[in-house]
Amino acid sequence: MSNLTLKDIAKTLNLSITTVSKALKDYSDVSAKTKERVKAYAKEVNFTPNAYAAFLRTQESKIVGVIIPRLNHYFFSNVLRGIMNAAEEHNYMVIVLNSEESYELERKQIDRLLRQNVDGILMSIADSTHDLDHINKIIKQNIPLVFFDKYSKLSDCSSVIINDQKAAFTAVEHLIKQGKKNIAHFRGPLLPQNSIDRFLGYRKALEHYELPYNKEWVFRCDHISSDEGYAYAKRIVEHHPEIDAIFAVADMPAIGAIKYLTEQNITIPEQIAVMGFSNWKISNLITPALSTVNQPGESMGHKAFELFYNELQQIKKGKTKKKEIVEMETNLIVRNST
Amino acid sequence: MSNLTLKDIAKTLNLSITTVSKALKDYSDVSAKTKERVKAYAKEVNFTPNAYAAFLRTQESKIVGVIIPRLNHYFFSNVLRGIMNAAEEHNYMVIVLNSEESYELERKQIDRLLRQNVDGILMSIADSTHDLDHINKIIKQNIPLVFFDKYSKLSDCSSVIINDQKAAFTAVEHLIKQGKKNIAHFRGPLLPQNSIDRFLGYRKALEHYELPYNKEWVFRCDHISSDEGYAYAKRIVEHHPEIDAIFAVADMPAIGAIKYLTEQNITIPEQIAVMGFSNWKISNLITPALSTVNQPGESMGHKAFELFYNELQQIKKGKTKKKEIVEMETNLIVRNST
DNA sequence: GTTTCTCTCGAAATCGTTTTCGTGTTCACG
DNA sequence: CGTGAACACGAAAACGATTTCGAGAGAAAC
Repeated sequence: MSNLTLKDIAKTLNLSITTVSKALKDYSDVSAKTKERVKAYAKEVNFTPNAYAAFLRTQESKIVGVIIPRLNHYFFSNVLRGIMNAAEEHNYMVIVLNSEESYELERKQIDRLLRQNVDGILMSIADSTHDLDHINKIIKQNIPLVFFDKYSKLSDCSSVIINDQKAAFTAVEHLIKQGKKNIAHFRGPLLPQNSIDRFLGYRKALEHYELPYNKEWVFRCDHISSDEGYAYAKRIVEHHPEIDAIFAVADMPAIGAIKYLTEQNITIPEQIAVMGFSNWKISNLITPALSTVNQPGESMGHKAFELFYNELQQIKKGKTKKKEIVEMETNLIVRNST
Repeated sequence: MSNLTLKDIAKTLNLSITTVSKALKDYSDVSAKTKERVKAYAKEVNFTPNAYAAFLRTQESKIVGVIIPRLNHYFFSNVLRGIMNAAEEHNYMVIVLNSEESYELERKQIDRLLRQNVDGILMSIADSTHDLDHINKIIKQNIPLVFFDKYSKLSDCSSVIINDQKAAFTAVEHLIKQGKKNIAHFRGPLLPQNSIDRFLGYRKALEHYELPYNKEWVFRCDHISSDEGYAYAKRIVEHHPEIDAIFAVADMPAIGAIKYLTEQNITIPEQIAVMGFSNWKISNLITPALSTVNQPGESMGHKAFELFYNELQQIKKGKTKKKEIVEMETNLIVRNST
């Protein structure tokens, strides 16, 4: 039936609740014999302590909250998998919430997690987040907060990130080495750090190789969607015949561009080369396969959980938490689109 | 700082804990004036009751567990979104677990959810699940269980499903109406009901239109992956030149097939038409765009939560739960691959 | 024989909320 | 003036685990 309690076990074994509890937790003031007896019986009836009652005393929920901007993005679901695997290793549960890239929703989700007394929060900041009151609320309550992928330079938190600027530089460099001269950029929204950094990497590469930078060759993808990529590719073909390569902030816009170019029988990469970012599964399935930058989503998630866990241990020991920023390695994946 | 408690509020308002609690819950034996006073103050200090303490009395965790076979599948992440939206409407939290299509993991995840005292479980059965002891364990504990997408005919639970057989029939029928005569099928694994039903729909369509059925034209995709589709397309081209259409159990194998066929310069759909199933986002981004069957993931998730919630209300009233099977509408999406 | 340890074990308080069952006050009515 | 209901509020017992503090029994030391 329903779960047994310490009281039930104590009654059948003719012991006190205290002794049973202590036996299961290997307290030193319980005899070896009693420990054996209790543990054997507990295993027999498959006893598991009530998590809620335990929380009331220990104030540890053994739950972490995760806030993800978009659930159905391949990269984020990989991160999530990494988090879940790490959580399982430490006997933690994961509550997942979706901000849909919305600032209001993000605030709301954080409130819900705090209400649930999670032991920590792992999150990737929404594109539209423009102030940090809700973030600071977490920090003030002294519960560990770890950013992954999209972080804020303004708050003092551990983060698992990639070097977007460097990765973008390498990607554009690769286009240049293929002989491309006039490289357009599909940039992301204005606020997110990674969108800014990828744009900066693009500019630095142009600068470094003394290629022209043209404001009109930069197109903003606010929703990082394939539709935007499709529309901008059309605009490029119709109004900017000089452009011979596109570096996109993410795979989706790049794929949209490829779709349009293919429909127009424009050869890729000969006439226009296309480079994405993130290495979605889909990018290897289209024709031509998309060159892109690989981000190790699963290990980022795993690492993010580890950072949280370590920080929690520090806090329990009364030490001040020290922030830690982990930069994961990315690698260029060259396929047929460049 | 940390969250306030009823006790804190009672002290500052010179009331008892009881009265504060009752005022917040609109009990009739608290005067209107007091209610106002309590509610105003509670809002001012942003009081939220401790979920764990509440659970201890009410035995309601306000959490549902969701077990999904694969997190990074587009369809499932849509379902998840639907579940989360519905959960939010009823002030519920969602714990998401991943079975990775593994029977052992599925058992483990269920144990963890039961230990966490979730109010209900929503799940899609893993492909490799071959017995139902763990499922029956949930039912015995009398906590609501709802299946979505992949369900078991053997257990007496509410489910949100589609009519796979009918949908598959319609898809194959469409191929036939395009003039295709020798239609191959990429079927899914042996156990899952939906894989069986789609296969049966395929056979029924052939039968109905008096077309040949050939065992050798059925290829089993155990991992429902693009790689399998790629390999089978190759085998078809090399050994079965008579085949002029493929109906795949899911979009992924179909996309793999398209990739191979495109590489071989085989025209789609003229030489070989390809039909998928599920309507992944990606299916509209490849060239040629994939014809497929659309499953309304988000509303399936929403509905699944509603079924759980209704069942819970029934149980609270002491009524026996009645199972309910909801069949969602699918629709054929015709694109350029057929 | 008395004192002092060491070993085991339990009683009881605690976490914060919910809910049952009283208790005291006020007012209306006979 | 006494009785009853109607109204507002509180005391206290749960829920189940954790943990502090002691208490009893036996052994060792003087």
